[in-house]
Amino acid sequence: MDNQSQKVKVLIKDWGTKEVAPGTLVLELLHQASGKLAKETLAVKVGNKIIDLNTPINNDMELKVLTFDDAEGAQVYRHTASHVMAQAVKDLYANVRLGIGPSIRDGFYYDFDLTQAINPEDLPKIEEQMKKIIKDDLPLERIELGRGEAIKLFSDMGEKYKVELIEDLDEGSTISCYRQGDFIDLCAGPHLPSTGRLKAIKLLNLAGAYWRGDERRPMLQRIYGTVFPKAKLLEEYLQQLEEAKRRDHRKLGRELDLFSFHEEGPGFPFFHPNGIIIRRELENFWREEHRRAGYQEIETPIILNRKLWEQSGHWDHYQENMYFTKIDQQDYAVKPMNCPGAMLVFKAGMYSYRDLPLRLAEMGLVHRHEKSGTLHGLMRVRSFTQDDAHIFMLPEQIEDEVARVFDLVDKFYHIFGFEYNIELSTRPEESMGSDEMWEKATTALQNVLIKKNIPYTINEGDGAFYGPKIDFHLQDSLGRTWQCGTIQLDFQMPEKFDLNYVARDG
RNA sequence: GCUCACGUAGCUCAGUAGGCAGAGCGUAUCCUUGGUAAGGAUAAGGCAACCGGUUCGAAUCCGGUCGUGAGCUCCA
Repeated sequence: MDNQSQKVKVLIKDWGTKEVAPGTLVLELLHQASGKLAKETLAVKVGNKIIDLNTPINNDMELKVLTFDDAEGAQVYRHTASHVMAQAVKDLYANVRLGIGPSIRDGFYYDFDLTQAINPEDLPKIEEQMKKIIKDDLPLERIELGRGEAIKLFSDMGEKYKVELIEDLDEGSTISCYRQGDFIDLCAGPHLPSTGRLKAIKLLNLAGAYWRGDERRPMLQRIYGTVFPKAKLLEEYLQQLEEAKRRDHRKLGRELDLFSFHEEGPGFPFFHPNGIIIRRELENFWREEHRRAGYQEIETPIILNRKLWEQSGHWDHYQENMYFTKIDQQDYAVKPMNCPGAMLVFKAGMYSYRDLPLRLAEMGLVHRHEKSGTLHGLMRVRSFTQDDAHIFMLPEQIEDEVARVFDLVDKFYHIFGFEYNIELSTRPEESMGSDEMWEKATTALQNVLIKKNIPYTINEGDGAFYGPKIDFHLQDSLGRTWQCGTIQLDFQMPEKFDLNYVARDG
């Protein structure tokens, strides 16, 4: 009877119930349940929390096992690999300070601050050291500390970035660390029970990365890698990468003689006869779809007077990205956006509320000075023809129109088989207009997404200087994402350009 | 812009104790062959991205400029 009351009952989802003595570790429980289960499980999920396998069980609970096939399981697996890599780097180099080392889609990375530069030839060496650590099968131990203790621990180690991270956490919060061998790292966890669980590792490439992604802060050295529980899976993944390289549009563009780039114009694509054939077909399709969706086509000039750009706000807020020229002693700018031109088109006419919404579409050639390091084939250029449209509408038409634009964008991407995800970009630091306008515009966009039941993430502070936007991020063949289409809501341009229509009440 | 790597014929690349610049594919001409990126022969094509330095001598070492590639919070 006493025996009974000492046991705790654990329901393992999709497996059954197991009773064990209190204090039993999750891993032991799994062993008792099934060897296979113990071997494949990387962590378990209790409610919404994922916990380590070497957490003691003290109460009755329900848990779900996570294996490599679960996204969350793979994350745990790869996060542990990042710790092992950090340990290896610390073993091999002096004066290493750690940044962050999360798991990412298909792998992991870790950022290091060290005086010596890591070269591509060093990666195999680091890999070897990782394999040693894996072979040692070091257990990962979770240690919980108070905030003050944690700050002391990491400042004693000279880990200034970790200290900064801890300082950003709440005053009273408990800080967790993970230790394997003599390596200790600040980490929320969870982790694999021991390093020996890692199998097929591969360090892929290295790159610079600003601390916290902020170009005003120091640049750290980032190593990317991946890991799989089976060599075969790693092989497949590497093959897939090779396969994707063959589909790289830059390679296809050259081989099919579609377009080229030249030193004489970095970021300015040259389209060849074959490329133009494709382009014209796309344009024909574009025209047909836009006509059907109620758009009228316009075309506005590429070079316009400085006054226009001052009026639109580009002069103050977008100048760094613009190109300039002089005509007859006067300043002109090459357009980076089509909006001001479209405003002038609207202004040239006289419209009644009955004419709204007025949908003006344009294939506008724009030029923008993008940072040299961001250029990439046709995906990131300094001049491109934008499939652009400006819709002039009544306040009560906003949500319907935005939804229509959304559907049109989706239609195009869907036809060409693009996967995308949606971000809602909010007010940036460098911007104009009142809080109230921004609030109103952001809410309107958000409402459309909610009504259409579209999953999205918020990209704080990444809106245009004149308004918030819904961004479509497309995936390329290599799984990288690029912001392409955007739907922007702008209450300011019409005001700045003094655009009017005749309302119902005259 | 910043970090690291790279920059050799149209394309893919080889060429390290610094000593006269190479291959495959492609191109041109010719031959062979009735078949869907066929075979053979010959040829053209590079001021080694550019500028400067070290050296008797540099593609090869050093510096600068330009360009290309990977990446620059998928959060401890």
